[in-house]
Amino acid sequence: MLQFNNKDMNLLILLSEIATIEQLARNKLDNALPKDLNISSFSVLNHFSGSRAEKTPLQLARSFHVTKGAMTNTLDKLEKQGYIHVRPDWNDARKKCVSISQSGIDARNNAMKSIKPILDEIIQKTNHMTKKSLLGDLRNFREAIENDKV
Amino acid sequence: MLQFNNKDMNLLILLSEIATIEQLARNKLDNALPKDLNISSFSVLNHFSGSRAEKTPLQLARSFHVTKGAMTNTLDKLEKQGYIHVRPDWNDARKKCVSISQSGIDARNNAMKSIKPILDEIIQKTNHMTKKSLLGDLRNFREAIENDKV
DNA sequence: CAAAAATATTTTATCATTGAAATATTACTT
DNA sequence: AAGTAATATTTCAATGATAAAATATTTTTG
Repeated sequence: MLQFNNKDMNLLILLSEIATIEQLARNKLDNALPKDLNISSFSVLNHFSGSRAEKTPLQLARSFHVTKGAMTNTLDKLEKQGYIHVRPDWNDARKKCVSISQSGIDARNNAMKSIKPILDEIIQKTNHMTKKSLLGDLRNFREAIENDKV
Repeated sequence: MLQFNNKDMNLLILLSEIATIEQLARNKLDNALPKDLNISSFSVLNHFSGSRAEKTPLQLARSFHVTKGAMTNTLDKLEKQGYIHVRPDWNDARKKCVSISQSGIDARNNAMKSIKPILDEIIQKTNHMTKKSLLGDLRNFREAIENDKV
């Protein structure tokens, strides 16, 4: 009768579990972050805390798998807040170069402080799990999904 | 210098991996689904394919971890489409009882057919993974996050 | 070299979600 | 029984994302 096998159903369950976690984590972090930083903005700032190298808006949009329009929006806000520097690419007038400012670094560190209790609570509650293998599995999983046109 | 430890950073990376997968999967499925069904509507229909027992809007909102307003919106659309039945709870006039209709079941099965190629592609590409342990780990992880007030 | 295609960013309309307020009903308290 | 608190749903404004079109620039190509 049912034309769908167990593997399909289990995959849907897995995806819905992932969606649920994403929703819960997003809401928790969003509420804990300073009012002037939503998760999207924080993620961009945090991205630059790993490597301060300049990136174009398109590179950032692809890193975060959001549309170019969404990234324009996020970067506009961050620039108005003074948290990033945006300059033209002198070699290619179509492009811009984005980097983090000192006050962006400060804002990121401050935001990290405000979400630390949430992170630590999750860490404490999942201490028994081998999170290393979970991360590896999820990375493989993501790669299986994101294959096509980047 | 940095007041944040490795565990915090690794958890942020894990959460961002989950957010990325959610975004990719959502977009893929959204594009593959029939135009009259978005993921939220499909998820509700799919929920009833497991158990056709009636649920209240609030129960559904909690199952999917969305706000009551969002569920009102989704159920309104599904009802206008004829995919669900909504009736008052005769014992408690505050409540409603929601169940799936035959055409809802048909719509759900049809939607499943349209996303099956995507599911099968992911399954094929992740065949080597022990998805069973991944699902278990994710469930534990979700429970660690969703603890408080439901 | 001129025309066409590709690339990068912004703009626009639409949509689903959130949080909070509004409304209605039921349960509790004294 | 009356008044208060709790519960269930809906409404509303604001927000952030998407897809597609518009604009501008650079690269390819014939």
